[in-house]
Amino acid sequence: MDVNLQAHFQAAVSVDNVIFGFDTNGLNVLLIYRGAEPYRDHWALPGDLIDLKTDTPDSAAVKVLRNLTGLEELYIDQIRTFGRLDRHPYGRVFTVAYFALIKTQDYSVEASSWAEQAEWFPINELPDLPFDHNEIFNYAKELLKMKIRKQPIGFELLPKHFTLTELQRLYEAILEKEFDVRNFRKKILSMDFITDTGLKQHSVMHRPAKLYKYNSRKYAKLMTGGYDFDL
Amino acid sequence: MDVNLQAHFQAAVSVDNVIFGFDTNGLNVLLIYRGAEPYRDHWALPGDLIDLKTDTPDSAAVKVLRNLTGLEELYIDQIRTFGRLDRHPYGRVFTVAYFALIKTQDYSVEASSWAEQAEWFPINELPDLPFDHNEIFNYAKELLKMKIRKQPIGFELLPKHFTLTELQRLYEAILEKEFDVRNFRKKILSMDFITDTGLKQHSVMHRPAKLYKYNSRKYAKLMTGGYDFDL
DNA sequence: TTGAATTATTGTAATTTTTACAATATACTT
DNA sequence: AAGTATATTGTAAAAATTACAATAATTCAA
Repeated sequence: MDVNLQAHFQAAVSVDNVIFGFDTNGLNVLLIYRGAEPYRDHWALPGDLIDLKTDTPDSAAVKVLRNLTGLEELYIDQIRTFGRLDRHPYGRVFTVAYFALIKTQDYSVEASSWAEQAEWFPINELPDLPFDHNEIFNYAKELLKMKIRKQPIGFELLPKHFTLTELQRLYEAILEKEFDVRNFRKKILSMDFITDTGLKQHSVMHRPAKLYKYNSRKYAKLMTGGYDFDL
Repeated sequence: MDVNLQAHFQAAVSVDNVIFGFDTNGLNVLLIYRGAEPYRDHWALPGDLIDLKTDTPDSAAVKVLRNLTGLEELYIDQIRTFGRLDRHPYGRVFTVAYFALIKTQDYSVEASSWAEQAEWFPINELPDLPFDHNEIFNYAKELLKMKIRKQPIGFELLPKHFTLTELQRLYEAILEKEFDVRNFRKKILSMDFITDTGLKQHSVMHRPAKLYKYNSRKYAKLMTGGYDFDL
């Protein structure tokens, strides 16, 4: 390898995940408390340098996520790459940002080797983040807004069985606007990929709501016919 | 820097541009004939390694584009990053793909130092491309379809003054479907950010068409009101 | 058992948007 | 003046969206 080429092979590449979760308090993001330099003892997006011998950006992002949640079946998608010259104190590090959605109820988040703590933060109460993580987070939030209107990804944030009210609250939290109850239900049900499970809530001190589930097969079938999801 | 870190700082990062142009033959992509290894004497997407001392992915992509076209005011946007282990024969090279739209009529494309030739290829007649450029191109094509329906980017591909028929042909070429003449015009004009220049075609052997222009100010004003462009 | 509290569920009329469809207009050419 | 070629325009039917409020089902407390 000539000297000219060598000057190029001196970059590192990392992944950073913006992991969204939803509960009765609204939309949250998972942050870790960094146990290692740089920015030790700061809350940051969970991320790691890519192992150049073994990993692609995608596989590295999945690993980070698996370390934190223990689960593999997650919705994850690339956001974009950030590469400001001075974004990392140790040298030239490009970072490929990812965006993940998890069902908060289904499993608990655990700290890992490089994360002393892991904690959910409401999206409007984030601490100031190191590197360019504020920028990455803001970009991810906009992307989530865009995506949720065009793809049925909301279900990734809800438990398997959910009420229509929960679904509406989710859409309202993400899109930061309110929907009319009747029109929202009409539209969602007319799309025909949510099915009634026949079950109901119980032990609630009001009329119990029906429980629905998302039917990805029906959605896939619709999509092959050029259907255009749009809320 | 400890040895553990050193293992990470051995990657290179490149940019690759998918540059779309439109003319009477339809939609085209700009390819270069590589004058240097690897893949010397192959047609490929124009791209280059990022200079780690001076460039971000965005600035590197603009440079590549400027070298080829001589122009700066171009529509350019990041697509995503590709990082297969074996995508580059010289080592671990991640590439950040970009997507650009240019007005073919406005200037001519010139070969540059690292590109012996530069040429437009109709999107359905591309040669087989090296690296993972086939994958990148296909991804870009899908993205263009998505974007054109949601943002008024079509105008970036047309001359300043254009006819409604030209605009319709552009949408039809990208979306690979046909529109009804009356409904297309009704919809486009109702959006109210295309204005009649008062000019007409001339020297055509049929009824001359009115020339319109895109009004980005009106579009911007609409957008602040939460307007939803959708064709 | 009854009523109070709380949230879930449902329909309809008015408006707007989308769709399907074909006749006439304007310039140039011969 | 007639022929050629593309540009331009309207309307009725259907579908989708919007605005709006009364009734239903469960738990809890009296």
